[in-house]
Formats: sequence, C-alpha cells, structure tokens
Amino acid sequence: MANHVRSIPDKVVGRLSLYRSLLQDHAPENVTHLFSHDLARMARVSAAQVRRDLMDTGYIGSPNKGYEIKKLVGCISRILDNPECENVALIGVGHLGRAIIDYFQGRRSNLCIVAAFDNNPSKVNRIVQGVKAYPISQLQEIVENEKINTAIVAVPGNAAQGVADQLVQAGIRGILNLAPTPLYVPENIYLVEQDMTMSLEKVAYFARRSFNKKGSKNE
Amino acid sequence: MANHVRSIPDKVVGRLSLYRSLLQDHAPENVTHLFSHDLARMARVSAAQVRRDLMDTGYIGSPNKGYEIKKLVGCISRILDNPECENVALIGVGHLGRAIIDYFQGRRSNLCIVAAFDNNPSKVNRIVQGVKAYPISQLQEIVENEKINTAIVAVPGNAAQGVADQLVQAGIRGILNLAPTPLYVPENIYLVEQDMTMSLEKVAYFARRSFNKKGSKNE
DNA sequence: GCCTGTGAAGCTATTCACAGCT
DNA sequence: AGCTGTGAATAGCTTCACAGGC
Repeated sequence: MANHVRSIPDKVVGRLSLYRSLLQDHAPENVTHLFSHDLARMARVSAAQVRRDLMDTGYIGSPNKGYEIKKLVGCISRILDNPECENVALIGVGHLGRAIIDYFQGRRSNLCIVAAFDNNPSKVNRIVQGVKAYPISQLQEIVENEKINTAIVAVPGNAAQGVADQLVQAGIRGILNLAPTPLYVPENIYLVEQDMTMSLEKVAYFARRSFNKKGSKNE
Repeated sequence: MANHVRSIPDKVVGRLSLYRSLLQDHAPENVTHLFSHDLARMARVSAAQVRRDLMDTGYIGSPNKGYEIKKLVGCISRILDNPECENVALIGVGHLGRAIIDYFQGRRSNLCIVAAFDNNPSKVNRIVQGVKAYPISQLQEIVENEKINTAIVAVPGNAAQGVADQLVQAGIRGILNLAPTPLYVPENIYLVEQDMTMSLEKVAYFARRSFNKKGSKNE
C-alpha cells in the first residue's frame, strides 16, 4: 500500500543491468532498433525472458520495429540509477580493490567510487588509480560528507566482519562483499555475497561431470 | 536412467561449497558436532534449507547429536572434489588475477591454480605469487600437460571472448568469467558469469529503496 | 523435550502460447 | 508474415509441518 513504485525482483534487476550494459557497449554501431530475440541472444537468455523483464520497466516496444535502443537504455536507467551520480566506497586497496577501481574506470555507469579505505598506512592518503585513499578511521566522516550509501568490501576474510560493522555504523545501506567470509549485517542492509571460491568450486564440479543440459549461469 | 550418480542442482552445489568452507574455517575449535540450525545461522539460510541440501550428500545426521563436522566435511568433499587435486588455469595476470591467486593461496581447497597466462611479455615466464606465468601461446600445451579442465578468465572485457575461444579450443570444460563481457561458448561448456558491475548496480538499486524484507543473496 | 529426514504445500521464476498490432 | 505483451502452464526452489528417533 505504501509503495507506488512496485518493487522489481532481484533477478530482474540484475538482468536489466546486464541488458543495459550490452546495449551500451556491445550493440552494433549502426542499428537503432532490435528485437527481443536479439537482446536475448546477447544476454544468453530466452526471448520470452527479455520481454517479461522489460514489462517491469514500462517501456513498450513496437511489434514491427522492436525496441529503440536509446529509449530502452534511458528507460532502464531511469529505474536502476539514482537521479544524481551515486557515490560508492571501496574498502581494501589490495589487488582486488585496485582491480575493482579499474573495472569501473572503463565503464560508463552512474556509480562512482569516490573514496577508498585501507588500514595499511602505506596505502592511504594518496591517489590510487584516480581514487583518493583514506585510513579506515575516516570512514564515518567521509561516508557522511560524500553521501555514500553503498560499499564494496574487498579486504581479507578475517577483516571483513569488522569492516562491515563499521560500514553499518557509518550508515551504509548496501554492501557488496567480495571477501571469502560471509557477513552478518542487520536485516535492513542489502547484502550481496560474491565469493569467488564458491563460484569456482561450482564450475569445477559441473565441468567434471558430463552434463548435456545448458550450462550457463549469470550471477 | 543413465546416471547412477544423480545430478545435484546448481544452487545446492554452491551452498554445499559454502557449508564446507564455513565448517572448515569458521567453526569453533572445540565443537565436534552441530545442528542444522547452527549451520543455517552461519550460512544465512534456513534450517530446513540446510537439511534439504544435506539430503543430496547422503550424509545422515543423528537426531540427538546433530552432524559430526569432520564426517560432514568429508562427505561434501567426496561430492565436490575430484579424487586428485584439480588443476585450474588463470588467464590474466593483472590486479584481478593476482587477487585471485591470493584468494586461493589462503584457502584449503583441492582446487589448485597451476598456471597463469598473459599476453603481456613483461608478466610472463616468471613466478607470480607462487604461480608460474606463461604466454598465452603456450595455453594448449600446458592445459594438456597439466590436465586442466577449469579456467578463470580475468582479462579486460575486450580480450575475454578471444581467450574463451582459445580455452574451448584447448579442451577446457568449465569457465569462470570475471571479465565484464559475457562469453559465447558451446553448449557443453559450463560457464559462470560473475560481473561485479552488475552485482554492484543491484546492491545500489536495493540500497536506495527502503526494503523491509530480508535482503541478502548468496551468488 | 528437540532433533532429523522428508512428503506436501507454497512461492518464485521461466517458458509456453496466443491475441492483437502493424 | 513476424513481432510484442501477457495470461496460463510449467518447472524449480524454499518452507512448512510432522512422523520417527534418541
């Protein structure tokens, strides 16, 4: 009764993000329109899935021309993006942290890593690949000043929970945890766990046996 | 009718991997047994979910003592692991690649990164964090010699598909793709896409709105 | 009592299939 | 013809709830 903007399922949000990135970065230069089965092929999902997902965006395609790429991207962005650029904090400036900075440097996104944090004194108070690095002690202050409400945890497993507690304390609303230790956070914090070990063990398991069914998973 | 070893669903395999890592790395020292609700709390899933998942392992717990940790770990391992140590190739020795090597260095796992590859001449023919790095041209040869059937793709997006083609050519059976570009691979290759951008956009989306339901996702 | 294992129910996600449009 | 949007059907996943055991 409260929400006039109906909530979009988790899985759909993920695929919308994928669709947008495909449309922006991998669509042929000279085409302005495409059909559901074109986008489906790019995203490795079924055409029915694409149409179903796009229902949630409110964008209406045309039966003869399909979807206008520019309009569709705009429509997805209106859902996924904050009106202003959204500030993100990165915790951990090791190899993984730097990889993440690179990752976002190359991508047009309205997500913007505005601050990195580390407890190693030799890594802070300088610019790392374009992002200012601070000691963890300044977390609360910067989170407030920069209006950050999303954070990426890229610290060693044994430091992850401590960092998470500080993030929650500082007022963060969503966390992407890349450390190999699952986190405890309050109910109202949105958390995604992304443990590469788990993913790789899954791949190894299915690679080992002979499976005949379609074996591809977006996560 | 063909398979005497019934196939375990994707999701369950992922959680079994998680359970094992929790039992090995995060169980209190002095306890030998635990109940489904204990493991459930550690893994952030329901107790019913744990019991259901363990059905697939064949391990039978005792109603009064619960599950014996050592036995359960052994039982999960018998399912997830190859009898011998399983060799994995890493493609891309940038920050992300090094982060992954670190990741696995610290974990007891029978997955073993035995070779890294890169097309940057300055990065190859040396040991990177304990792993020998080779030029991509040696991929086929090493994959065959080392009996590698799983690979991690950690190269820039624009190089990912080329690498994937070579991996398939070399006889790889499963791929974990960490590059921001989805891959096309034949049906019989098991592929997991793990795009951090997509995950972060999801987190940002749900962090932005006020959700009241449990907001945690293992992926 | 409190636990496990599991059939059955409930829920979610995906696909099918077709009316309606151009 | 070939497309879209969508109700209905299906498949897949999670939880409920309870029999049976210690």
